[in-house]
Amino acid sequence: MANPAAPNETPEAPVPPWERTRKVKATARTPLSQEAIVETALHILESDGYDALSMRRVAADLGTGAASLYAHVANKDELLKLAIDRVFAEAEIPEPDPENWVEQLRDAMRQTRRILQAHPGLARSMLGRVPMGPSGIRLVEGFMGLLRAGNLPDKVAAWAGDVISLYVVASVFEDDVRYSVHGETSQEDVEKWAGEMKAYVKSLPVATFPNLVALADPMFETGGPDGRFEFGLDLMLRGLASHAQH
Amino acid sequence: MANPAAPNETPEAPVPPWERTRKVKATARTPLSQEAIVETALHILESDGYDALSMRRVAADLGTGAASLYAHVANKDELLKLAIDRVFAEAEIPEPDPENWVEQLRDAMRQTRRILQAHPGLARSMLGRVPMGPSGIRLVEGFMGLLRAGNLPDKVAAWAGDVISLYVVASVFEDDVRYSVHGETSQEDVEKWAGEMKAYVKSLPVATFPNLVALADPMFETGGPDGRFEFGLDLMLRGLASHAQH
DNA sequence: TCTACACGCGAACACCGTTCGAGTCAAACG
DNA sequence: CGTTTGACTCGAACGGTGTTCGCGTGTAGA
Repeated sequence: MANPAAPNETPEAPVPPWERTRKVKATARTPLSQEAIVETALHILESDGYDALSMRRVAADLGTGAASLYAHVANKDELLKLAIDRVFAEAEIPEPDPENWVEQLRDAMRQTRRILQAHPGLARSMLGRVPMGPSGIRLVEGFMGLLRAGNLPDKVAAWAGDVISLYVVASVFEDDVRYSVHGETSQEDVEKWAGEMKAYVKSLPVATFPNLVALADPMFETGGPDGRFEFGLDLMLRGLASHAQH
Repeated sequence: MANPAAPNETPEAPVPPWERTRKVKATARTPLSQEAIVETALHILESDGYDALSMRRVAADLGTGAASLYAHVANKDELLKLAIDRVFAEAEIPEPDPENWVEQLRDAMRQTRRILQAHPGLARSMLGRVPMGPSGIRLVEGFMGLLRAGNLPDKVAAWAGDVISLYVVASVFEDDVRYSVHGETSQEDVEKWAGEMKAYVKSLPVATFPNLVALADPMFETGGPDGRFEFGLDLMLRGLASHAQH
């Protein structure tokens, strides 16, 4: 079982730089590696949510102690950064089509949302941090490509990517927190909660809250799990389109 | 800010013996109340940020133990809710003017942003929670009034309030996190950080990141502390205006 | 003056992220 | 084929967190 692939006779020649860094890690039977740690963290996020993710929990799932993780990961923050970049590797941004850039951008944002939703809680650690890992930067490059296909002023294109991404992340964040706070809610629970809220708002004194009472029905129409997100996204894309140079 | 409670630094001399025997004095001072607790929490947020806010710290600043707070406040979450509602009491939404509703809405959102910024960290606990306290609901009523003045479809008005608020809160949240992570940054530090990022992006291989390299300059143009926020807000308001009925 | 009860609050519980340092074990060297 | 070496492991501990328990005290009402 002692790695048979190792060249045992060659004196010094084959020592490529990328092998050099891995050389030490290859020695151990690798019960622990950065990749395994990130994978475990993602699995915990997926199954038990953000609050369940602790260094101790990750270590326990790997059958070790928390201290062992720190040999492969600087701290929890870095672990989260790695996890974020890990999931963004799945993103696929199409070649920009100038005829269709708005819909392409819409789909790209939907895709980003779905990726984040698959691991609720990741959005929580994304806000305020620029995703600068290899996958993150590739994704941003993709966004910028789509935006540049829209014949927008440079500043509009550059800032729009930032601002729309913020909306997407915040949207997932909000949903995740709502789920966490309100228990393991299915779409059915959401409808029920919305019903209660609507009843409360309708019970408000009309004299002091005329507009809330008037809009109670549409306000608590859930519009399905994506309705509100799509509406906000559309709002920004409409605004963006109005910047397109004739 | 007339805070009746003394900070834990004990600026006052120790209680003299003749005062100590007068037990009447002790009752008159009402050392603990929900209002005082919320006030203290806001003061901590304002001066030391979100991470400094703990139940023990609030209690210490009030010269007592953490357990005592739970007689007036259910838990930290409720304390934060109360604090949010407390600051929103300052908000003043004007009478809707159908000629000018977009600018009124813009100002209302700017005002909301300024209020949240005054207590960085509050935004962090707002996401995912509907502000249903007396002040919060008054604010939402104000938003809805402005939106209804815009002659928008009911559903658009109702959802837009939600979605634009989300953007405002997320925007403050993001700034706050960036400040926290990156140290006590002044606007000058922000410019410096942006400069470093720009240099990095410009150093990327043009072949694989053509759009990032092309947009590096506008992307890291900070546009002052409000530039990006105003841009995103404008994006949503433009989109909203496009929904106005003929 | 005496009693009853609400409330202050020290101590404790179960967590958290992170650090320290002794122990281990495979690889490299002589 | 020892011996040394040093990266990796991980129990224990540190200083924090939110929250609960229950004793004791001080104040209000009788």
